[in-house]
Amino acid sequence: MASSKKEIFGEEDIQIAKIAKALSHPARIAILRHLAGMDCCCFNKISDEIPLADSTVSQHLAELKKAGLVQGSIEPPRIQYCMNISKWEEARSLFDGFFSMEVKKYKKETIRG
Amino acid sequence: MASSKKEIFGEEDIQIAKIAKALSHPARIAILRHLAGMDCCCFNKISDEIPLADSTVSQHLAELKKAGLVQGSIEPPRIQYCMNISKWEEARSLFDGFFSMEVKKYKKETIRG
DNA sequence: ATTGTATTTCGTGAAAATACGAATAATTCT
DNA sequence: AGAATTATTCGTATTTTCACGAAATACAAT
Repeated sequence: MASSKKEIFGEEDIQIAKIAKALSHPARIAILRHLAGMDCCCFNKISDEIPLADSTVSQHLAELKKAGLVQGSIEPPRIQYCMNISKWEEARSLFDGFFSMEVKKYKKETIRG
Repeated sequence: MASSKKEIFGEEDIQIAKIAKALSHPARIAILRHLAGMDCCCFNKISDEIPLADSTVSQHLAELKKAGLVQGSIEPPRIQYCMNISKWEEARSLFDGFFSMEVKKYKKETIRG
């Protein structure tokens, strides 16, 4: 085997993968949709929309925060969550770029699964 | 706790999450980029670009096939891989839609991580 | 001060992802 | 036929994800 591996992954690819991971669970997609429509939203309201235990929803929110897509405010009396808009736009831009890369068409016909 | 959970996740959210999962590893992003630029490409060439063991690359390819983004041809003498263009466009369209949802701006200032 | 409400953290368990090398199958070359 | 090449599958180990309920924390209301 002509083993001439490249050393590491590109920084942009790592970023895309990171965002993709944050989006890789339907509950997290649902949370983002909900937050997007709400300006700001307390945990309670989010949790009611998601068919999972509160503690699990909390974990998913933590994932989204880890990826930077969501922020939690300290506005009393409730903790409020909202989208991190700049990060959201950064993510959109990353995926926009990725999905608009030129894809060469194959000519072969015999394709299997 | 006012437990009025919705039953399930939306079909579209499930699809987005599924694609996102396929994209959630930098090796798989790198593989897709490589395939996009190559029209068609044997395993060998892909594997040389990815800093992981052959068997691991094979696994990542299997993930991409599972998500439908990649196909393997049976063109001798080598097995050739290429992007599934229709699926790729479907994915782009899904993400396009998702990322262009309207996001209400929050007014609160006091935000924590 | 006690109760209630809201949210997170902790502990746990089960399942899936990631990675590797060895073994295997299939094909090509000698 | 036998050897080399190509790619996948298998077996295994480690880590991470996902989910839950119970416990902990923090704050508001009584």
